[in-house]
Amino acid sequence: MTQRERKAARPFGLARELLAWYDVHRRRLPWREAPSPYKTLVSEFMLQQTTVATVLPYFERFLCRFPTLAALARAPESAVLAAWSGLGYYTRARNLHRAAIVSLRDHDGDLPHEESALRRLPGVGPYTAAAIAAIAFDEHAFAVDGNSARVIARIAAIRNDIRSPAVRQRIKTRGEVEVPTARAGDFMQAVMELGALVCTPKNPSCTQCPIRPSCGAYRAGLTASIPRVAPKPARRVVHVACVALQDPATSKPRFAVVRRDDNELLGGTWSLPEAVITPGQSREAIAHRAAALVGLTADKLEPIGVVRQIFTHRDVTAFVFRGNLKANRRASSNKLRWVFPDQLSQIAISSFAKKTLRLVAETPSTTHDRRTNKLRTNKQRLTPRARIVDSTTAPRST
DNA sequence: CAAGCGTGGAG
DNA sequence: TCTCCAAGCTT
Repeated sequence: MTQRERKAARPFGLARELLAWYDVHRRRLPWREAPSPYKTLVSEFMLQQTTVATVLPYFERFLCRFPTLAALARAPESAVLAAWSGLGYYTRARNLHRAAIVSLRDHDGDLPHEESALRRLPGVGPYTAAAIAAIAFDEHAFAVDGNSARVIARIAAIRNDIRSPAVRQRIKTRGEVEVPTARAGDFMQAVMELGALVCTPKNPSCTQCPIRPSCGAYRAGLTASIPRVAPKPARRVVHVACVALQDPATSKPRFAVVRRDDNELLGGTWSLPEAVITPGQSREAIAHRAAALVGLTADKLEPIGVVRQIFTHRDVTAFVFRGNLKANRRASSNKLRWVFPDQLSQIAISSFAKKTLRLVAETPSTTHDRRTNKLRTNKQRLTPRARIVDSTTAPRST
């Protein structure tokens, strides 16, 4: 270690500057107002791989719906998933619910204070355990997330791939050196806040940075190339057919939705029955198969549009069909239920499924419209973000 | 340990 | 439209 590096690594130097900066520049966020361990728990789960702006409305609603750890533990899982609808990564919701139950049972209705004990809760990994320990209980812990990792990587001029486990560990060790004995939680939030507001991935505002004198990347002129991130694998393209089966027995249209398995994509949420389209098979045949897979039969299917959804590792195009359920073939189980489009807020439903169901609800039926003997072009105004395009005409005509 | 797991905003 | 990626965890 050179003299200069030793000076940069000296404890308390970074913390003092960061805390002073944080006291002035911290954002007012709902989990920072009248903070509590429970608010920290919920916010940390929601913030996993999710931006603050996205979380805000979910956090407020969630705390109204489940005001305490005990209230959350008492609630049925389906209610927790419903409150999570649209937020993504749905195992987080189930794990949060389980973590509340376990805490109530094994920790006397409280959260454990220590990083190692927190780590054993479902859905609590290395980051969340350290974050809760520090933020909720002022324990001496350093949480490595995207922000804090970037800050430390620049401070210490670490040039290796920031996402590799070995580098994450090195960053954690390096960060722990800087944790002050007082205000450990504020320090942790200060590091992440700096990463979010100043030490950003692109075009960091080094002139505004309170710890610029300690930054190895800045000294070396490497803030643009540190941290280095390895390229991620390409998304796979998938085409599916999904089918909206209308119950002919009800005057108001309602449709069959199925519950996806916990361990698959969008696990625990409800969506239209679907099946993957393989080369050489017609979309309509696949749509019939999607119905058959859940024990239902359509008497006739019509294409009503296309929904595209980009996931982290998958690019899904869904061809949506609609038809009437064939008489005498109505089934029901804990994996299948019938919903009216206006009831969707009460069940767990992904953004993807919501798009398909909105398409179904907003597309007029052809059965009453036989005279124009052609397929309706779905050009009506839909929510822009829905990215719903017609299956038979050029896309993006809105 | 690599791969699977959502969504939306910014550029 | 496309890329990047955001307070990661699990298997």
